[in-house]
Amino acid sequence: MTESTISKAAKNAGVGVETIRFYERKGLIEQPPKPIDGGFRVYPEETVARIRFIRQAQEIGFSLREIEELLSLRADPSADCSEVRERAAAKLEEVDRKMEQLGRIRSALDELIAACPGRGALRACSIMESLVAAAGETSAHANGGHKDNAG
Amino acid sequence: MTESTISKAAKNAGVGVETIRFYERKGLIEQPPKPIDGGFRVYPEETVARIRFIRQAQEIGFSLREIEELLSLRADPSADCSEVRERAAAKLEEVDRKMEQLGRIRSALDELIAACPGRGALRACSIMESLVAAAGETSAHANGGHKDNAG
DNA sequence: GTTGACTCCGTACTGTAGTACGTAGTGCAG
DNA sequence: CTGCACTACGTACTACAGTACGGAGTCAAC
Repeated sequence: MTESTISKAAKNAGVGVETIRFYERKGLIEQPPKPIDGGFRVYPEETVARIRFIRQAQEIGFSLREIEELLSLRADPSADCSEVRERAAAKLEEVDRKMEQLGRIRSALDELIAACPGRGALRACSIMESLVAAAGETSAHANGGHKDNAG
Repeated sequence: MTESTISKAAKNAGVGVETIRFYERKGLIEQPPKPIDGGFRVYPEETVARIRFIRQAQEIGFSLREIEELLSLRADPSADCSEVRERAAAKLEEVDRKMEQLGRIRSALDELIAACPGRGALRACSIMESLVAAAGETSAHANGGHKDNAG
């Protein structure tokens, strides 16, 4: 069985025991019932997966409140779910905005790495300059001035 | 001139005045010097751009400490910058991990929206189910069982 | 030359997301 | 049946990221 005590579940999800309890209190995950015949609560694999999702969603900048919103999205095939669809679409837009910014930072890092000696000699020396360079790299390409900011 | 007082800078960057001061204390942005002839500090457009970057980096899950690391990456074309390159490469990997997770959530949201009545009838009713469906949508495609979880 | 909006600066407070701790209960090994 | 590790649960504490506040200074208008 893929069921475990809280410490095993925590280990499998990559969090601490206290974090699981915290998520239970917040209502992000369901607290398994205490077995009627006594003993310890038993955590299903489903809950572990949910915790992993929570952590990964956090890594990309969603707060627990937003993650709760994500997790509460349910498309009931037998009901009108225009509201669910709307909320999902809104989240989708948010995700796309994040992707764009992530892409910009990615380009800037690429640019920065390329600016190191022994490789293409570009004008960007910092992330902020690289962002500009990456943004305008399709249009502007000739730039003689190299900002020399002593710090 | 694209220089302004702190409240104008705050407005342009989309943050509060107190946030700017907080970033100054943290060393994330430079505090402009007090004019020698008295008066208020003057904030250049550069700083405003930097604050915007900070906010956007935060939105995709970077902490202020990590953002400081990003901002401190400088490729000095006249020096050995293998260390800078290493750090940039590490950040790049982080960014790519974020992108993957963002992509997974994106697919799941797509799936969820498609599961609404009037559109393709899929099996996924929640984000967690959609994640599985999106992950395995290249291989598995025939699934009769529809989990009916009463809530 | 006073009023009002804004700056400057330090300190205090708030919300989020855990993390630690103390006490009592449980389960298994020896 | 006695340790010992682990569970359960409540409360307290912490780090991070602001946000609010109070008092003194400054600028521009009236």
